This record gives sequence, C-alpha cells and structure tokens, in this order.
Amino acid sequence: MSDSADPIHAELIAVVVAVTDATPRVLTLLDGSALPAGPLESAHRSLQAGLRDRVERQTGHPLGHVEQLYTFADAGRSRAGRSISISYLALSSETRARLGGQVSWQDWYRYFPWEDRRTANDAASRIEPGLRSWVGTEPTRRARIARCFGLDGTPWQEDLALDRYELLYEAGLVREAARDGRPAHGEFAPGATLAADHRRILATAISRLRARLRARPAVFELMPERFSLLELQHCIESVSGQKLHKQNFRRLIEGQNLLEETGDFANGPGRPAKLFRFRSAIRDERAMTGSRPPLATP
Amino acid sequence: MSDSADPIHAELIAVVVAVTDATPRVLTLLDGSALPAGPLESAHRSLQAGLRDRVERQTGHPLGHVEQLYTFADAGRSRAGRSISISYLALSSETRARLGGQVSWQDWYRYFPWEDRRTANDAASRIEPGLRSWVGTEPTRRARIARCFGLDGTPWQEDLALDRYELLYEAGLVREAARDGRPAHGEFAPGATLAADHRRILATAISRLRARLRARPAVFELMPERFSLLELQHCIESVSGQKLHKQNFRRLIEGQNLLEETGDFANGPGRPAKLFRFRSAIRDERAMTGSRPPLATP
DNA sequence: CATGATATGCTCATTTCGAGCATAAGGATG
DNA sequence: CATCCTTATGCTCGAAATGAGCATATCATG
Repeated sequence: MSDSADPIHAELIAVVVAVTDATPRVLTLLDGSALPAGPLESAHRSLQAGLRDRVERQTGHPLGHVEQLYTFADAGRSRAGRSISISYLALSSETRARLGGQVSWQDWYRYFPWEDRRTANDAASRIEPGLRSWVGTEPTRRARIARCFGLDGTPWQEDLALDRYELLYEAGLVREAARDGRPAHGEFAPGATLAADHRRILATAISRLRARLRARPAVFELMPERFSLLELQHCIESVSGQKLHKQNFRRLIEGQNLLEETGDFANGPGRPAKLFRFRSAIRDERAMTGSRPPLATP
Repeated sequence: MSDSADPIHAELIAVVVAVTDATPRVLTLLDGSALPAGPLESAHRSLQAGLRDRVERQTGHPLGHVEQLYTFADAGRSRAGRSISISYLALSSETRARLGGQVSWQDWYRYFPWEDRRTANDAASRIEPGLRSWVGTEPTRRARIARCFGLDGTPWQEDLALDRYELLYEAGLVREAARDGRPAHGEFAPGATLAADHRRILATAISRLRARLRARPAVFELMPERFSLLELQHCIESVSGQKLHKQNFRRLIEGQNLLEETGDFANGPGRPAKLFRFRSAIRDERAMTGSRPPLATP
C-alpha cells in the first residue's frame, strides 16, 4: 500500500534438523551455542533463497525442504535501527557434507531435556520445585502449568514444547530469562542455552514438527530413501519424544497408505524387515506446499 | 549474528475477522478491494503494536487478539529496494466503532465462494472444467486436485483453503494468476479479487482459523460475552464452511469443558436456550499464547 | 389449546484407539 | 541340528470416540 516505511535490517535464522541414531539433531555454530543466521542481502531472489545461501556458506550443509516458522522484531537493539528476524525450519536427511570449524550437529534434547520422555528422565522432576515456587497462589498459573506439563490428569501433549519453554521463561527458570532481567524462582531448569532467543526458535521448530507428525507421520525429508517400519517408528519417536506401540504404529501407517514396499529386506538380528519407501504421490504433495511461488516481478 | 544487512522496508498486513449473522467478515479498504496494511515505523514498540496502530488509524477499528500468519518478500518490486510483508490475523467480536469512508466488512466467501459448503452451491462445479483442462494427463496434478477438493473418495478438508487457492493460482484459474502472467485454463473461478496478494493472505487466515477450530472450538474472540449453544454452532459452521450435527456438537462442547452456564436464558421462538460463557481459565490460556513477550532491550 | 419452533437428552451402530497375545523367521550357540 | 534370542508381523478384544437419528421438553403464537 504505502512505500514510506523506515529502513530496517532483516535477519534469517535457520533450524536445520536431521535424525540419526534415533536422535533429532540440530545444526549449530560456535560449538553448539547458536543457530545459523545471517542478513538478507539484496542479491537474494527470495527469503528462502537467502536462507539457503546463508546456511550453505556458513555451514557447508545444503538445505532440502524449508518452511517458515516465525518472524519477530527486536525493539531497536542496535543503534542502527531495528532489525527483523525471520526464522525457518529445514529438514534434511543426513549430514551430506563436511562441516566447517565450529559447526556441529547437536542433540536437540541437550537444550530441552524435559522434552524427551522416551525413557525415565529426571528433568521434569528437577523443574518442579521452581514451578511450584512460581505458582504461588495464582490459580491461573496452576492451570497453565497443568496444561503444559500434563499434571492434574491433563495428558502430556508433545507439541506444546514452545508453550513449555515460554512458561519456563516467564517463571524465570531458564537462563535467558535471568539474562533479560527477569526474577528467578529457584534453580534453573536443566539444559544448555543458545545465543539470543535461538532457544525459543528451536522450541518453535520442535512444536511445529511435532504437531505435523501428530497429523501425519510423513517425514520423508528426515528418512533415508529406504527404511524399515521400525526405523520410521524410531525416527518419529525421537522427534515427538514419546514411545509408540509398535503394532498400532504399523496399523496407523498402513491405514494412511503412505508407503510402498521396495521388495528388499533389511538383515540384522531377528527376522528380516521389509524395506519401504514413501509413495511418490506423497512426496510430490509436500513439494508443492511450504514453498510458495514468489510474487511476479513486473 | 551479523549487522550488515541491506536496508529494506517492512509492511504489516492485517486480516481482521468478525462473525455476525452467521457470516464471517473481513475488514477491508477501498470498498472491499484491499486489506488494511501499512509500513512498520520506528516509533512502533513491536510488530504487533505497529499493526494495531496502523489498523486503528486506517479503519478506526481497535484490534483484540492478534496472531502472526506469514512473512514474505516481494523480489524487489520497487526501485527503492525490497520490501518484506508480515501478515497477521486478528479476531474481533464485532464492529465496535464507526468505520471510515471506504472501510467496510465483507463476507469472506465473497472472495472464496467455493469455500462455503453449508448450502448447495455451484461454485465448485463452475471451477471443475478449468481444473480438468489443467490436469491434462499429469497424474500428480490429478492426485493433488483430489486432495484439495475432496474428489475420488477423498473427504473435503475445510482447512485446505490455502492449498485450494494456490492450486487455482497455479492452474491460472484466478485473476491474480493472469495478472502475474500465468497462462489461463478456461473460465476464471467465481469470486472477487483483492489487491496484490491479499487474497492469498486471506486464504492463509481462513486455513489457520479452520485448523484451529478443528482442534478446539474456542473462538471466544469471535463471540459475544454470552451466547447460546446454537449461536456458537452457527459461528463455527460459518467459519469452517460446513454444517454440523446439532446434538453431536453439543456433546463435543460438553466434553471439552470450555463453557459455563450463566444461569440466564435466551428467549425467541421455541424453547428458551441456556446462555453460556467461556470459562475464564480458557480465556486466560489463550491470552498467554500468540503474543510472545518481546526481547528485552538492554 | 393446537402448532410450530427450538432446546436438550438418549440410543445405537460404526469406527478408531490402546493394549496385549501369538506366530514367523532370521542369526547365534551348544 | 535343536535351542534360544531377537525382531517382524498378524490378529483379537475391550474401551472410547464418532456419526446419525429418535424422543421429549418448553417456549411463543394464532
């Protein structure tokens, strides 16, 4: 409509995810303390193109499927005017290239220990005292905690990862909150931090991915070309942070008609497993979504 | 990370939705041909604050709940460098203020006639020939159409509004496609257009809202303080574009424990209906989400 | 007071979901 | 080769959720 906007800077931030050894990993810089990020340059054809270029130059890792997460502005942090950050989620099937110096893949549960509920885990119990102290007598806080952490009969919902992080932030139970000047309420929650608000962005990515998995376990971007059902199950379990019932998972997959047999089998200990691939129609389907055609340039 | 980004402009675009008379309406400018939009200015504390300010000045309508939709860049349309558009969805309970000159509320189905399936409607059948012509012999196109429009046994999914619009765009069946230089494949689909890509943004808003409704019919932002179950049902039907079974809807609502009785009744023709309100815990819950706390400004 | 309209309660068949039992088929080991 | 361990795969069964419809309650109105 109008063209009189004040000039600003735009920054692109990427959450690049891959699953290996039943562990979801995220691509990081500086030995696991920041996400790949960089400014949008005028040479870039589109936001996505800019992101791809940036990440590849910074990490040497080429991106596959990319989708947008969230855009936020910091309120004039630098004297040069405000800057806008646009965050993206990229799914990638494995480490395809040699990584540079301080570039590395990090288990994402390193930053969110309480999100991994595949095995018994004391992260949740270590958070509880702090939460209790923050609740005080506020009933609305109590209800919110119950929803986020699955207490008082509420079931645990894996896709509330972002809500949980934001609650911990508000409660002053993560280091970022203290850094931003919020009062603390006890011992910090376990888990490593990331630069700026990158940990929040990672939480957004986890939530998004988990919500998508809940609807449809079509994460072929994270899987190799051919795989057994158990491998697919382990991948999904690792992302959603929860164990699944093997037979029911199988039934679910069959019902969705996502896969087709390759005819080959995987050998290992035990009976050989049929190898599957995603049906091509499913791959095409997603290829459309997520990458919106840019506006024409008249 | 870096501060060396090229300067750009940022534009904020709002989809403001309200439901009155069982019709979802969207706030427009220029007699229904554009969405409220305006540049982000340095005076604005945050993106949301900027949006609120903009929309209120442009339309006189104050915004309630606001959430982000999508961010996109046009590839250097204006000589002054590129600009980024950040779109938002705002839910509002009714027209609370006098609107300015060409500002008006428009039935959103005016722009998407094929999305309203509450009553028999020839919009879908008028689109079909064009789609058929575009399909040609491509099997992947056929599958995509089936998914989007619920053909070949696939059920209609109301929250695919954006996918349907994008498909029509690619098929050259909406005027925006022709404007952008894409080849046509027959008669245009019925429905009014909007400026630039505002119609795509509106489709994004519809999809988002419908997806949310599917999970949880908690749209108190769209409802008056007190309402009957049938009124709530009509609101949800109008947004999702589909009729619901009255008794089952009632059962669903009870199961969710979203509402509480006010003790009052609505009189009209027929047996008086209990009036409900949303439980305050539910309102609080959403108040948290959607508006992320801004980064601290050190 | 009959009628039309809406509200609300209840039933019933179908489907989906969660959990577990049972069998199949490989390798390793004696 | 027989046994055992391991993983794959098929099937069952009850609980819960869903879709569709019948029946009754309670108002306004002619």
